[in-house]
Amino acid sequence: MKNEKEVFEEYISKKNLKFTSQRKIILDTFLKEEWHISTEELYKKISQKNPTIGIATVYRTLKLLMGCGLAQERQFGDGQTRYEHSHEHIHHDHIICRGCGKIVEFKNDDIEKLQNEIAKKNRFKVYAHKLELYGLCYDCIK
Amino acid sequence: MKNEKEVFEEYISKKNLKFTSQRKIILDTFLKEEWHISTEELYKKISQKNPTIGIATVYRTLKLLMGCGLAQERQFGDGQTRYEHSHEHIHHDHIICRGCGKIVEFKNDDIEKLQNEIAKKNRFKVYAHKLELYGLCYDCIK
DNA sequence: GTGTTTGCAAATGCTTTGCATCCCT
DNA sequence: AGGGATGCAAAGCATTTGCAAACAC
Repeated sequence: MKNEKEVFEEYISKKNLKFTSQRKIILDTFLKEEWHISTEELYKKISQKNPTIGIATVYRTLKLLMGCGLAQERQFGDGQTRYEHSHEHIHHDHIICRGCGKIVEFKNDDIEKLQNEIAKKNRFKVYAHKLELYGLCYDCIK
Repeated sequence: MKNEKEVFEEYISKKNLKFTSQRKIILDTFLKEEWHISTEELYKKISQKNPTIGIATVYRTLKLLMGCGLAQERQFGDGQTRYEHSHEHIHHDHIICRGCGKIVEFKNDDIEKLQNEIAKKNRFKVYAHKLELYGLCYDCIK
């Protein structure tokens, strides 16, 4: 299976785009992140080592990463779009605590099977999904 | 079971807020809507009959409606927050076509049961959820 | 009467875009 | 060489906020 960099390079060349040093740095930094990251946060991390890269480039590159399936958008209701990388990663969903904002990840194969059935029933071909549970964690109930 | 207006009035008085004519109009217009509506769209509908109501009031009132559980936020990735009313309505989820933007609603009890199990396992009390499937509808695959 | 709400406009915050310059290929 | 990419600043949106006047209770 192709690794993330290869996936990106293939996508880039197929679209006659260019594999610039900025895109490489953004991809690398993004892949190091093991958690949902906002554009702003990613930009700050990148700035520490590469202060010349502009946030517009980060925005633009994240769009590309979504285009080739390496990144997925999430919105948890704080007004910022967050991204997580999806290639070769086990897909997971989220439980979000409305009390303290804690986010727990989970995965459930049965739900995914049911989703595919539903898609078939509605004559859709489904490529991605988003499942979020909102509530209160044990600590916040107390 | 209390109707929507009663739920809202109770919430309003419990918080020592006021049941103004604007809030009544916004609630009524919102409840008439049988589909996810954005603040902008709701504002436009309201403006037709009540041109003096400002969009800020619509924003503020929708926040209140969320607070008492009458409205639920959804984001389908078009940069606008959309709302649907939830009281006494059967909860449903969405399949979204990335081709034409079509949104189909569905409901599946088995998935909801699984969600509750997951919540319990993670020691969460879940009050709401959001499930969205993204893909292509039959027409767009062709 | 008094504290809340409203409409307006200005402000905010995230994201996108125009443009001259720069850099892959 | 040449078309895409970059950084910057400006522009664009959706949403929020400050404030004086208006209103509900």
